[in-house]
Amino acid sequence: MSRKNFLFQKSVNALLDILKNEYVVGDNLPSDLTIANRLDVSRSTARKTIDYMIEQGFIVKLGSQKTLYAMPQKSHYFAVNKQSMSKDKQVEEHFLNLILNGKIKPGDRFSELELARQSNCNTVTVREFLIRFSRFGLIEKSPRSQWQMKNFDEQFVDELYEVRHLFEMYSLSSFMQLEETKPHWQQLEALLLEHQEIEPHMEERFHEFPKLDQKFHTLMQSAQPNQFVSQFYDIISFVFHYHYQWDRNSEKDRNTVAVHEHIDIISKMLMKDYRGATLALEKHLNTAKESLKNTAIL
Amino acid sequence: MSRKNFLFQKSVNALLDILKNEYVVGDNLPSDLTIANRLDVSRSTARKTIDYMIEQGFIVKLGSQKTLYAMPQKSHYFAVNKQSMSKDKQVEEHFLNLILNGKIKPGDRFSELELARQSNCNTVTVREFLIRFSRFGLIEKSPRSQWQMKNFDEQFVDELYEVRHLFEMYSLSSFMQLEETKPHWQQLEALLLEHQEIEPHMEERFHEFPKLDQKFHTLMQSAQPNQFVSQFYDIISFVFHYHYQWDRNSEKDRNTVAVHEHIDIISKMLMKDYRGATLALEKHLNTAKESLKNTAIL
DNA sequence: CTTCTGATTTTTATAAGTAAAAAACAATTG
DNA sequence: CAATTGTTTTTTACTTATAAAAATCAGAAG
Repeated sequence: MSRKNFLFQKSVNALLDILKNEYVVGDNLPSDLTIANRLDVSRSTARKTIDYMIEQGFIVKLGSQKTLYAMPQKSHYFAVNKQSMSKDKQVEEHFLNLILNGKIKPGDRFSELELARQSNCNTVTVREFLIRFSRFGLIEKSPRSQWQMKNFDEQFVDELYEVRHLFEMYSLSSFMQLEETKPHWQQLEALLLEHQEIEPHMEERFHEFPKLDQKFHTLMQSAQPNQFVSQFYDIISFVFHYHYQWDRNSEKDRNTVAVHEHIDIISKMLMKDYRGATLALEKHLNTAKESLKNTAIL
Repeated sequence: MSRKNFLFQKSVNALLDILKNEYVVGDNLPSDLTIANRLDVSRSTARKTIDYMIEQGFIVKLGSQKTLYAMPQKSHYFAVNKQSMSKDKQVEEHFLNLILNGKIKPGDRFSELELARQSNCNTVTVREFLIRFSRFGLIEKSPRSQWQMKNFDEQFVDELYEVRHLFEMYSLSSFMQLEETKPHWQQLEALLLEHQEIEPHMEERFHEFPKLDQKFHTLMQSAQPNQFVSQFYDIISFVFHYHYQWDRNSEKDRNTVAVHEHIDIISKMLMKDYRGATLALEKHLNTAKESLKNTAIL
């Protein structure tokens, strides 16, 4: 953003919105700091946007008193296009696209320079993104050599699921210990209904499942929030999302089975059948693991 | 390294070593590729070192045949000093030093630029290091603002220990299921001896404990290796190391207690007393957690 | 003396450029 | 023709430079 002052432009647009919605011509405007906080930028940037407004004639200044002089129109907004993303986001989008579309497959090597060229930015930005992304454990590099997509092998899946198993079981246990009065139980009940609602219509609505899945696991974790567990879930989610791109065909079947399994787990939980819920969860995790393994390019 | 051709220099030194130890004057040398592989560098670099040797007169070339012409002496080696570290390592050393010496405390903000100046390198290198380091969850930054050392609060410790507890208990369970014939049991026995050996002399030998601790946890994990678990242990180790710098006084006491607890756990494990070992481990983890909390700057 | 403003300094995000190293290519030799 | 060499191209690791944004500072105004 720094070379192209997008933050400034966004601020201008945001300020125009605020002026339009909350002030009328003749009103005095609040202090720089107030505006800066409102726009969620530094005072320097807020100041620059105000100066710009003055230049454009929307605001006049008498001493240090800022007054709204004219109402801005649509045409005064800066156009916000795709390029307004930070370079970082641009790289991210490009890279995820590549791997989600199978352009980069497990075992493949790729260079920073090439990515930089493709995503129209410089190597530093690319490299910084890749370093950040490497926390997912899907790519790695050794000094002076290119990055490599790690092999997505059986062992990787096993280890991933080992930890997932531990965490999910722990979440379940924490959840089951919640007092009856906690709102979690109502949320769980509501979630059951949502599942039951789409269950008979999976033929058409199977693509709604991922959202439910997300909800379910978030709810489970909410019983005992833990930043390390959440972090790990980011990895799981990504690996799933990443991996199933190659196997769109079986998606409907997979989701249908999963909905049933979720219903099973949640029902048992609501009946306070800890043992039953554990077994159902165990089964669910195994299904997921096996299906991942079957899809995997091993 | 790139500006100062350290890899080249290291290669020269390595090749000199090889020549001295494995060849005599008059010997023909193997192919570029063979040498490159041996030096663990690309052929280009290997080639450059060979060319340098020719320039220096140690090697002569007839057509494409390389022959050792003179034996190198000590004085021909490149001096390898501290600056031979990659910039990256230099930043790492500097930064860890800062936080381990309490120069940067929880909650503190710090700038990339300052670190760059202090560690005598540029902001890009610093930033890349910080991004990599941020996986430990101890620092964070939001766009356009400085980095911040996260608060090391009770919740952080609790969450850390929650996961640690899960992992350790799982490791224990995996270990206990190992067949009697596995070498792990002998290693465990040996480890018990090591503990018992220093136990009566903790007054002087308390500083030997961290190594034992490391060994113990590595051994436990070896029963069921898992990259995610190992990764998490890196965090734990670092947090410990980091944190206890501020409380050197109680180190002896802490370690003395810990040695006893380890002995307790290992003994129970060797007796195949799973229940007893679990309880002992539970106690050990609690001690550690409490001691961390007491030290913590909350 | 707190809040605000205007001016100044620092820092971040990004670009452009480059020596060193790696990789790819093409010619050659055994 | 497989392995090796000499040559060329590409990439990485790093430096320097700078517009944009943030942070700081010193007065001014309430």
